[in-house]
Amino acid sequence: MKAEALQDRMLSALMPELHARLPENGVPEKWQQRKSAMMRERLVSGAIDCLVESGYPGLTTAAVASASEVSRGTMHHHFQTRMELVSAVVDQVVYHRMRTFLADYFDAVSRRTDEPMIELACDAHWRSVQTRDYAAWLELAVAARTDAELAAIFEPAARRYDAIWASEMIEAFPQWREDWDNLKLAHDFTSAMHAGMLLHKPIFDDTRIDRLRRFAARTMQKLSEEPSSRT
Amino acid sequence: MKAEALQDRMLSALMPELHARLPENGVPEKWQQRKSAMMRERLVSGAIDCLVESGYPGLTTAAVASASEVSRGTMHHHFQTRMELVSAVVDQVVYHRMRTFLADYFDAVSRRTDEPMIELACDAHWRSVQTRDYAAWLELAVAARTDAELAAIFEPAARRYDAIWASEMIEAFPQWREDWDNLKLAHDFTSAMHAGMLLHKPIFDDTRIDRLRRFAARTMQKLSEEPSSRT
DNA sequence: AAATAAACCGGCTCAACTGCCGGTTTTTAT
DNA sequence: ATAAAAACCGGCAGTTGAGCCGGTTTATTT
Repeated sequence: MKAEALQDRMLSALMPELHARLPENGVPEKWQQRKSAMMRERLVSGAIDCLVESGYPGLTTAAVASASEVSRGTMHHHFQTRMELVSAVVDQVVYHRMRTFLADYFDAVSRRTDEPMIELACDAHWRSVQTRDYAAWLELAVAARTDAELAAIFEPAARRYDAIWASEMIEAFPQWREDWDNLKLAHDFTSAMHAGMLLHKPIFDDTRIDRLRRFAARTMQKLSEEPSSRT
Repeated sequence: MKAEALQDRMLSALMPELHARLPENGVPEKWQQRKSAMMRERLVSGAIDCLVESGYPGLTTAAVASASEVSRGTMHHHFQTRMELVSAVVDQVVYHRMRTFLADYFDAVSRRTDEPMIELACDAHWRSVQTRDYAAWLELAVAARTDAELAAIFEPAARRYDAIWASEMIEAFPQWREDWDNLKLAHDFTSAMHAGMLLHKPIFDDTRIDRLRRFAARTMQKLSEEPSSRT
């Protein structure tokens, strides 16, 4: 399967409505609709800025309006309540996280075919974890632990993200085809490991982080060579 | 070295003032001083409850007073500003996290000498990550990412916690004595891995978490057998 | 071109939070 | 016993956030 087709399939399975009305695909019907969509996007982007800059408690209506350079009235017109905005932010963050990771990974694969694919995947994942989108994801994930209303929005989206990986990643990593369980384990391992590393980054210095990263990648390399040990 | 002495040394190095005035050690001078200390402890405990229950943004003066069943005036008498309380919470969380982990680990070691020590340590660490104190630690760590004032309090404490481990853990794991670098790597690995697993716990089901936990423990077991490979 | 609808704007109310204060009660010192 | 100090209490002002509203401007329909 072509990489582009796979990306498209995964993204549209993840967020059908969001994926459908993308600038490249969505037909630009009337101007008011385009204008409205642009403004919503602008507000969501401003909201993600607030999230990354000031955390979930800093995602206030006033701050978002200011960051987006939009009046509070306009903002209220597009998102009646703060939670509506948060919901749009969750969708955007989840969607964009997968989109950028896939693009980055397939780009790396297409350019460097000498390195083992597992190494490329680990590197790409570690890069993806250091993006603005993942910072926003982390804020949402932690806030959702103690905010039931947010959890009701975030967790289904996060589970969908996870489910898409579980069902589709065999396409992206064909060499693991005989080792289905280990591939899933590797994915879970890398997700957890890199998330934990990001959390410890302000405490650990770069040398330690780098050593950990290499150790994690090496561990995954070994796992891929192992003959499907039932664990 | 005896386990009790090691624990005492690590805890007093971590938080000298807090460790000194513990109920078992601190001389109960005058009643007002004891009363004051008890009230402070009660308020800090209530604050940690708020933190675990409602996250860092839920750690408000009103909520803490209510959770501690104390009037707001009394609270203000002991902690003039919210940040003073937060500072006490950070100290308590950092101190208590190490205290409970050490107690749990040495208790496990003293009772079951048949299992490999590395297994016991991994299990104890995974348990420690699921405590109320670690939940509070996680909230603080994430909030500190976007709150400079909190970071100025939390990060030095977290670094001190980390430094104590780096300098003292060889006493707790004598069998790694020849493998200093790998022991440090193992500690960093387990910290990051379990933190990431906790973050993913609301998304991953118990089976996956358990598989990851076993894989991580097995990886550490192998690392301890490996002849100090420079990484 | 008139009417309808949708995008935009800033001011308003209500609630919550922080920090402060005057005053009361309990403990300690002399 | 009496004065000083420390623990306790609830109410106040100032600030900030969420949500709502009337009104203006811009696009669309007929």
